[in-house]
Amino acid sequence: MVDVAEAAGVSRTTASFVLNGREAGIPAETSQRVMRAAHRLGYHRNASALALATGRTNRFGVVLNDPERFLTRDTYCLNVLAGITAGALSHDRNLVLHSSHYPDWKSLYADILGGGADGTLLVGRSGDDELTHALLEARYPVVCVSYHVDHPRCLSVDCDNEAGAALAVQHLVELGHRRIVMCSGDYRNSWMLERLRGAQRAVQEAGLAPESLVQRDWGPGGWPTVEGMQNLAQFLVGADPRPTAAIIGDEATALLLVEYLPECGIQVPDDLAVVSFNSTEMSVRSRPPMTSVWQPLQEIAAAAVDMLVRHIDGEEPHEKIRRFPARLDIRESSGAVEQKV
Amino acid sequence: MVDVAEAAGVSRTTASFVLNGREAGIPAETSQRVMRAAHRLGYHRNASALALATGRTNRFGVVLNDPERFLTRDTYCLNVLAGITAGALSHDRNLVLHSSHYPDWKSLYADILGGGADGTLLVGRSGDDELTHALLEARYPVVCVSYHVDHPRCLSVDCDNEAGAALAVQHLVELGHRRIVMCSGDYRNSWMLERLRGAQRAVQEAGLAPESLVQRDWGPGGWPTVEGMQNLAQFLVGADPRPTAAIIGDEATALLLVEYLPECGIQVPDDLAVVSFNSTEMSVRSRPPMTSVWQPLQEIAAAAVDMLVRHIDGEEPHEKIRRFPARLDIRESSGAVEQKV
DNA sequence: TTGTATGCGTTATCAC
DNA sequence: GTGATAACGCATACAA
Repeated sequence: MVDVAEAAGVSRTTASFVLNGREAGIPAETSQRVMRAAHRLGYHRNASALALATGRTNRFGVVLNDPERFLTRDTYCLNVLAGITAGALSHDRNLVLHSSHYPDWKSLYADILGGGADGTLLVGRSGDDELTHALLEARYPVVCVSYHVDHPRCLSVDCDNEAGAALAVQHLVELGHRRIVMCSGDYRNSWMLERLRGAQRAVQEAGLAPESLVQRDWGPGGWPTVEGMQNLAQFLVGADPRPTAAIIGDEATALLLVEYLPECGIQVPDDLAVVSFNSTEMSVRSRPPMTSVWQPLQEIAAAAVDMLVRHIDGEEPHEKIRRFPARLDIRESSGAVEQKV
Repeated sequence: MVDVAEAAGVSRTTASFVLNGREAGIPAETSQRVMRAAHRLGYHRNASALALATGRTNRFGVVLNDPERFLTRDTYCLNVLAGITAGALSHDRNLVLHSSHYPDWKSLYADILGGGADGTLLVGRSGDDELTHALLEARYPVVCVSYHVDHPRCLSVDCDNEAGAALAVQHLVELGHRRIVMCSGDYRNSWMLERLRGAQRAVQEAGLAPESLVQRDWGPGGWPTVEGMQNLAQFLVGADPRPTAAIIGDEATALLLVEYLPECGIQVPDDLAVVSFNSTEMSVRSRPPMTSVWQPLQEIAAAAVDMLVRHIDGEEPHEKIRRFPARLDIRESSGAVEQKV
């Protein structure tokens, strides 16, 4: 910048003012000269120096969860990322994407704190996530996407999981199902618990016995895995009475299940109606197309960016957790039980 | 850091040495004291200050192309991103993801130059991309992924598009096809031209007339669009003689085409064999599953990171363009023409 | 209106 | 071995 100032024959301050658009009280002629010099010299402000001087980087971080899924198939991440990049641009911020492959949360923690961002978006982590708690304790600006943790400073954005699960159950009950298995896993995760609550409420409101809802988890870890999916299939094969419907919280796993079940002699939707969550491209392209609880992922992500930016700016949040409505996309995998009956 | 130094009762320099692991010639006792003080005070080095002092941010940027596709469906981006994040972590670098939604390339250009990264990965842009050329002209460190431009300083990583297209043609010719339509679009794009060359070579080597390869483009813009896809379908309906096979460079568009063609009375693969590129999850889940030219996207992306890091470090590259082999994944969409004949 | 001086947190070059 | 001191590039309060 000093070169620009020299070339334009002014002081650094003047150049700084012009370059920042604070041209109040600066002759248009001078301003022009500075601008031309800057352009001629190919000047671009040094982000690090600016960050050091102002204390703000105009960048925020993003931590995407679940490396394995992120690697290949899940369009959940893509949708969230699309919403985040759009939000970043609208706030004129850059985005630091942290790899999901860190060996442990502490190295990620150190990277975030020293990573040169003003705050970070945490996506889809678990309710007892140590990283989230540590960041919150350090008073580092954070917003949780698609989950929340039990901490007084926790800000988050999510869909209305409870209502979404209730929609799924209502749909299945209307189709005549009286025994629904729900694979939720680890109830330390906020969304899993919320979905369970929603399903239980819907069962109750339908006047059914609580036993109509069969709870299963994914096995060790509480996260959906191929083994967990296969275990579920085996359970279904041997179950007596066998559930006639299943609610699978994870879209990718639901897809695998629907492809795997025929090998076990279970047809979808004839023998088992399946409802998943997220309703992204994966559900549309599933065979058969999958009934799924849709949530506005891009809106959620963009809202999270808004919330984070406000938080960074020191604004008091209107609400600790912002909810977006869910919707049921009915497709073939939930079937028409009436025909069967 | 000055606080840490004070708390430990040493000078800034000593603290800096300890914190950077350059503990040569520093008493273990002093070192311990510094480390403990740092931990107690929750010290984390300021990335901006470090960047300003060293002239390196340890960050590199990524520009993903094609916002619309990125938004929703294409797993190409996911795979590339997975490779990049893995590469970033292995080099202990952070990654700045630039939104794909910039209003124009100049604002992106300014953002990259001022964005506080040491270099940037450009993914899948076109051969006459102004951004690439501008960055190259400014001597800003850049590596192109999945394309390259005609510039003496251009470094890039791509698959062997020519061989890949040749594989596709050979496969189709072996199945008996003698009239193959290839939808490539804008030949300013390196990979499109390479694929055309490969296809032409394979046609020639098979002893067929050049006319056996029918060239079509996607219409205005040269990029695959829904309209372009529908135009292609209409062309196929009216063509006489009608091609019996098609090579579609874009996986997502191939998917749409395969779903759309039956509405036009064309069955895949019976009336038309279809081969696409990339062979990601999309091709696997297509109906029918799609024969596709696979490329090691994650390896390519990781190699691009390597190349960029070396470039940033000032190393002379061994090769200006690094190629990875392609492979043909044969699935149902290319069909078994023998049965038809 | 424009120039001067100082600080941001760290590294690096020196003396001590 | 350790401690001052000068950059790094920019913003800003203050003086002129």
